[in-house]
Amino acid sequence: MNIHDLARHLDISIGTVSRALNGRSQVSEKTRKRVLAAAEKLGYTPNQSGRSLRQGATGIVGFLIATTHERAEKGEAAFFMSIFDGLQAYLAERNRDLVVLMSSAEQDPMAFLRRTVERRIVDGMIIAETRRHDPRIDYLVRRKLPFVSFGRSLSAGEYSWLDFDFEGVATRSIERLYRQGHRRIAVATAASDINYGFLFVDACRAALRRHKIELTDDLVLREAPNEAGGSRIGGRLIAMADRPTAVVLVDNKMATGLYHRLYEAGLAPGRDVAIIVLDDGPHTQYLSPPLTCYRVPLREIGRSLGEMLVNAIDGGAPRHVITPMELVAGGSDGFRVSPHRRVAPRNGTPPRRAAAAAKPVRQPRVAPAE
Amino acid sequence: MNIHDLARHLDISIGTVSRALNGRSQVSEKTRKRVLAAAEKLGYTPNQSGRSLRQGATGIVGFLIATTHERAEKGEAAFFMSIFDGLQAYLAERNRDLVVLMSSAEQDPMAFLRRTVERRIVDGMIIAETRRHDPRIDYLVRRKLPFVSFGRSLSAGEYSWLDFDFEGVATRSIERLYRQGHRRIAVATAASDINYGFLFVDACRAALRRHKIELTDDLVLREAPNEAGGSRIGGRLIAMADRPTAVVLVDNKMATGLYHRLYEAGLAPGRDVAIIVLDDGPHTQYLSPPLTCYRVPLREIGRSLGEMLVNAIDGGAPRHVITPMELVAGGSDGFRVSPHRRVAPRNGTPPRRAAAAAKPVRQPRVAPAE
DNA sequence: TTGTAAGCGTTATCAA
DNA sequence: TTGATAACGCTTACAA
Repeated sequence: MNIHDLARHLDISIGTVSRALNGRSQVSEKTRKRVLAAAEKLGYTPNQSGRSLRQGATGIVGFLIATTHERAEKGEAAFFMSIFDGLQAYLAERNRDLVVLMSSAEQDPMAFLRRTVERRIVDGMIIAETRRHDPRIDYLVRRKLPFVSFGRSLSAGEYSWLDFDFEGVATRSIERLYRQGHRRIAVATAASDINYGFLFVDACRAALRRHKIELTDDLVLREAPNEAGGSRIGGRLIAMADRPTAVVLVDNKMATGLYHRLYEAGLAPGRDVAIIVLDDGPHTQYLSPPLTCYRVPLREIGRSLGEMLVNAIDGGAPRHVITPMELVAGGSDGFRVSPHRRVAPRNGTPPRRAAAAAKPVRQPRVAPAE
Repeated sequence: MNIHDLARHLDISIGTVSRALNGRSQVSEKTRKRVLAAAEKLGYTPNQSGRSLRQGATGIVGFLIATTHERAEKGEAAFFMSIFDGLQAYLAERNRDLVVLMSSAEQDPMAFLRRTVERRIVDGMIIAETRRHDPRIDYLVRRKLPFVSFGRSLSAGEYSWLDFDFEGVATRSIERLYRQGHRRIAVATAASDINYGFLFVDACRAALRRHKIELTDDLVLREAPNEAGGSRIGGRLIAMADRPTAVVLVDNKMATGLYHRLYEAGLAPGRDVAIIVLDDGPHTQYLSPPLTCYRVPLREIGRSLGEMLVNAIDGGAPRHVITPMELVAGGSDGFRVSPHRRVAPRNGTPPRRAAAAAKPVRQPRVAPAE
């Protein structure tokens, strides 16, 4: 069933059928109705390849992410899901389609990007997991394919990006911890070239400096932004001679591993170590204690990305957007630390005195066995 | 840059260029080398629309999933990520591309499917989250589009599907719990029309019946397969007069909520309630105690889905595959229950005697505050 | 081994 | 308002 079949069936020309179907004005209302009805009845939908070929555009936009074969690293997916939902909803309003392009761990990401761009499968693209210096950005700028980067980059060029409010979140988190008396604060970030890892640390460093606290290198913990990485962070904190009383994490999945590791060592989040996390996840309120974190408006981010990309495709000027984030106060921070004494003992045993000063933890307390 | 430009640049015909690029045999090695080099240098890649139009196929396969706007329901994503990775790797070997098609919560899923199928964007499709009676299957069978369903369905027709080994998992789980002395066992499943919810309960029922235990309706708990649903399951278990000593969950995300709810009530997973879960997730080994669950070979599932789909596209006969699953013994089950007495007291307070009989729980024990 | 040209399904231009 | 036709970029049958 193609446009010729439909035209023959209606005994009119394919030109008229096309015009009727595409809402062109130069067609009588009567004919349009007839065409639409017949198309519906016979199940005709224009072939995308024919359309794209003729129009020089596909009406499809791509969202590029890398799958990974490390099972531990795949948690990002849940995060993207809501973004896709908002993005998809927006694009549907604008009669565009979304395809998610997954570059597998086994193939060269740049080769994958080049292939999809050059074959003209999409009219524009959103890229995520932006790197400090991102060759994808350099390439897309050079090829002049409209795109939006979810995450800033140091790569030069005129392009739109949307990013988290690292400055805001870092400032509020550090202020909050400072008010609670914390003076020795660690920052846990992603051990990769992903840009947010650096932005986050820089923002925390600046916020601490306002209180005359220097974020020394030993307090910057770089691990994979997932459960296993969080566990390792726990191990590193525990092993520190002068253990920080608070830690700010860049990724909510890290919290799961960190909690686990701390409990294993007999330490309680929110009592022995204060924890604040930059983003939230489906499980954050089911941790014990619930996590103090920031709600990320993922659906809205999806919509914004869509708007920005359509703007770019339509030739608009680049835009830069910083998304606001809302604090969700949980029980993982908030205990009072006396700022005037060192909290951790010299030999690495748990800080009993600090613990004594803590407010009660209402969490995983197993009912005594009789 | 199109094939004409490239041909002109090389001063040969477009036919020869095309043949050289597509590895056709009737072209001299010398010309081929020259063409390939020029294409590389000038950055030429064939336009996909032109190709698809001519060949009647796109070389692209789609994976259809529904995004959802309920943030609580989006956990499936992490699960799909590894599947995509395996699938993508396989398809790359076969020179096919994968696009993930997201139907947003706001649009009619069937309309979305019809549109993508009829526009001929993909040569074949994988669908997931299969429903008991699935209109997508009926449609795809009718349209004769090659597809594979990830999950069986009652919908009729000749099609390939791949599914979990519910019988195997249910049997092994029930046997294991029975050996541990459990006699009153609940089953928590998804409260939706997704088919696996039914298959899983049926398989558990059959396994229990072999021990002359009837799975009564009050022991089948249907909730959303996510953290919130798991929490509600916890609430329902706690409220039961004759509380089950064990529960089998269909989804690992439920465990997070269930653990949380049990701890809140002063009950410990693996000591007061035995828990076994059908699948695993990135967090399952970071729960306290680690979850007894089944490892799902997601990457292999992705590859299998790819093989099955390519087979379907090539006109092969439908295949049905059941994936084996490997038990990961954690600490969430395994305490001994004396089978000859009722474990739960009448008034709903925690089963102290059962707890006393339990082996020690090595989990969230908070270090005493001095 | 290479060149020529038809045709895939569509939309847009031009003429009627 | 409609019809005829060219053109989008490509692959392939056929001719040279």
